[in-house]
Amino acid sequence: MSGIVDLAAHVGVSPATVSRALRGLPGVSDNTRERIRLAADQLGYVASPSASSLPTGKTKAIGVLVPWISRWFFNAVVEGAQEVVAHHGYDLVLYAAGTSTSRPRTIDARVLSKRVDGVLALSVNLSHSEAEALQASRSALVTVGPAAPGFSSVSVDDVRVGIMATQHLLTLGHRRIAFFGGDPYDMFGFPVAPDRQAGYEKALRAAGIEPRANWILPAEFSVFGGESAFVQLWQEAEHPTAIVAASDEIAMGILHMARAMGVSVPGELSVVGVDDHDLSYLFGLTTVAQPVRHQGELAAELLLKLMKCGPSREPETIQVATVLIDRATTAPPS
Amino acid sequence: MSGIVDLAAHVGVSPATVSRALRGLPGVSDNTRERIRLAADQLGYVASPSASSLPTGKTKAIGVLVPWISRWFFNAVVEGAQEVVAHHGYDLVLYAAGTSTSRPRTIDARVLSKRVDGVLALSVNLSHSEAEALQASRSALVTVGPAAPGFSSVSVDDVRVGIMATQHLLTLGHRRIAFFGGDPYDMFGFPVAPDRQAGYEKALRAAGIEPRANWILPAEFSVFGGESAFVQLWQEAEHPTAIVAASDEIAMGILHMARAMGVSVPGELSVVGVDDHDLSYLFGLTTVAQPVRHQGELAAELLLKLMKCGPSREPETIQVATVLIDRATTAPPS
DNA sequence: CTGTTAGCGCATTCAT
DNA sequence: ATGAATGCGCTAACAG
Repeated sequence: MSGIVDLAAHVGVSPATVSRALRGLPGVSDNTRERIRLAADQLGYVASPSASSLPTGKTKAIGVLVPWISRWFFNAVVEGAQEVVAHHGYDLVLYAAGTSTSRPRTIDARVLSKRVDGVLALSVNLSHSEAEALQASRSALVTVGPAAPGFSSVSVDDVRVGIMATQHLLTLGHRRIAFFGGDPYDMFGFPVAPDRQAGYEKALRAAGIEPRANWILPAEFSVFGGESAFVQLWQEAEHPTAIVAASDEIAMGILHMARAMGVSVPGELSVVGVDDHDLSYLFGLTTVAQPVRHQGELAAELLLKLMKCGPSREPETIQVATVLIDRATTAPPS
Repeated sequence: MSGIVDLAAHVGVSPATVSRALRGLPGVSDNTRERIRLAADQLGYVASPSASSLPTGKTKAIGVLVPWISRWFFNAVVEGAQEVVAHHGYDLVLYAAGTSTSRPRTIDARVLSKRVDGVLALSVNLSHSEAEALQASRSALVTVGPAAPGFSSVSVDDVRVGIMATQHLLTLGHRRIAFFGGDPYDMFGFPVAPDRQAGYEKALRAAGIEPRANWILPAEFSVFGGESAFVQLWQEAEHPTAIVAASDEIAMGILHMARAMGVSVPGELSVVGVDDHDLSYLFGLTTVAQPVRHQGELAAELLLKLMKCGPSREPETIQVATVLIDRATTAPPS
C-alpha cells in the first residue's frame, strides 16, 4: 500500500534517496541508509516490481520453458535452477511449453521478453520462428538438453550416453541388444533420443554387430512408453538378451512388463536406463547417470552471466559428465 | 520494443483506442479494432505486463508456494493448477518456501502481493506473522492441503485417510499395525501427518486395539524416511504384521528395506501408502489414492474466483474424495 | 551526499 | 466511437 513517497516523507528525505538507499547504491550516508531501512520494514514497504521494471527494463524474473510440469527430469532441473536464481533475487516463472506435437499454448517470445529478463528452455524444441523471435527479442536464453543453434546450452553428450549404455552390455557379453527411445509422435526437433540411438548403433557397429531395425523401437519418455514397446518387442520372433532404454522411466516400464510376462531380469534380459531417476535405485536399475539438478544450476548460472554481460559473441556450450551406475538389472547373457 | 504509441501512430488512432481495442473492451468499432489487431501482430506489439500492471494493479500472475520443487505430489498439484491459470491468461511464479525448519528463503507477503494477484500455498505452514501479513495484504490465497485458518482450501480429509488405510488392514485381520509418518524435524504446523496418524489411532481404538507408542515412528516424507523408520522399527523386540505409511514414498522405502532385510511383503508384512504416486503401481503398492492433479485444478479455480469476486466473507473449504486402491502389498496376516 | 525533474508504457477518467 | 490529459510507483540524469 505505502509507496516510496510515503516512506520518503516519513523519513524526511526524497524518494530518490530512498530508492538509492534500499538498493544499496552508493551515494547515501550510512546513517541515512540505516534510518531508511528501518522505516522501510517498519512500514512494511517494499518496492513494486512492476513499477521499478518500467524505468529499468528489468523484471527480476526468469522464465522456464518445460515440456511437462510433472516429469521427474524437468523438476529436478528446475529445482537446481530455482535455487540459483532465487539466491540472486530472481523469481521463476513457469511455462508449460508442451512438445512440438502437443503444444497447449504457443510460447510467444514477445510476451516472454516483456515478462522476464532471461529464459531457460528445457528440452523444448523451439520452432524456427520461435527461435528467431527469441533471438530478435535479444533476451538471454540458455537451453538444457538439445542445444538450439546460436544459443548457449548445458547438456550431456547424448551420443556418448548411448555408447556407454550399450558398451556396458557389450562388455558383459551381450550381442543381441535392443533400443527403446524416441517419442513416435515427436520425432522432429527433440534430438536426445536420436542421439542416444546413434550412440547405441555406433557402439554396436564398433563391436561388429549390425543394428536390427525391428529391435529399435520408438517409445514415449514414460513408464507407459517402456511397457508398450516391450510388449511389442516380445512379439517378435527373436528376442534380444538386453535392452538399452533412453530413459529410466522407459526402463521401469520394461522392468514392470517383463515381470508381468514372466521374463526374468537380469536372468533372461538385461536392462539399462538413462538419468538415474530418484527412484531408480529402488528397482536396482543399472543406468547411465547424469547430474540433473546440477545441470539446472549450471544453466541458471550461465543465464545469469549472459544477462549481466550481454550475449557473448560465441554461445557457450557446457557438457556435463555422465557415469554408468552398475546395479542389478544387468548381467552376462545366459 | 515498439510501444503502444508507435502502434497507435502506425494505425492512425490514439493510444487509448489501441488499449481498448486490444483488450476487447467495448467502444471501438469492429473495423478499427480489426485494423489495430492486424497492425499489432504485424509489428509484434504486445502490451508490457509491468506497464499495464501499474495503472491496473493487476499482474496477471499467480504465485505458488511449495515446500520442495522436486517432489511428485507438489508437481502434480502445480501441473493441475498451471493448466487452469494458463487457460485464463495467468502466469505461474514458483516459490520454494521450504518447511518450517528448513526455509531457504522467508516468503515475504509484501513482495508477494506486489508480484502476483493471488497465491496458492501447497502444504506450506505459514508462520502466524506470515499468515497475518498475507491476510493484511488482502491478496487472494488458497491452500492445498492443511487449511490455514481464515483461508480457503482444497484438501482431503486426512483423518479419514488414516482411517481408510488402517481399516483396510484391520479388515484383512491385522491387529498389530504400525504407523510411519510425520517429519521429526517438522512437527509443528504441518498437520497432514498428525491427522493421518489420528485416523490410524482412531481406527485402531474402534477395533479395540490400543496404539503402541513404539510402533508409531516419525518419518520424513521420502523414500529415505521410510527406509530409516523401517530399520528402526525392526529393531524392536516385537514386529507388527502391517504398516500404514503416511505417503507412498515412505511406503516405497519400507518396501525396499524390507526386501533388503529379507522380510517378505505381503507374506510377513503388509504395507499401505497414501497418494497413489505415479509410480506406485509399479510396486504393486496398496494405497489410499487422492486426486492430486485435480486438487491443483480446483485450487486454481477457487483462487481465480476469489480474485474476481473479492474474498468472500466465509472462506470456502473443498474436500475431495479418496479411495483405497487394493494392490499387492497387503494380505491377511500369516 | 541529497533533492528536483522527467519520463518508463500503459490504462483511465473526461471530453468531444 | 475516439482523443487528450493525468497518474500508476519508481528510477535516472542532472543539479546543488
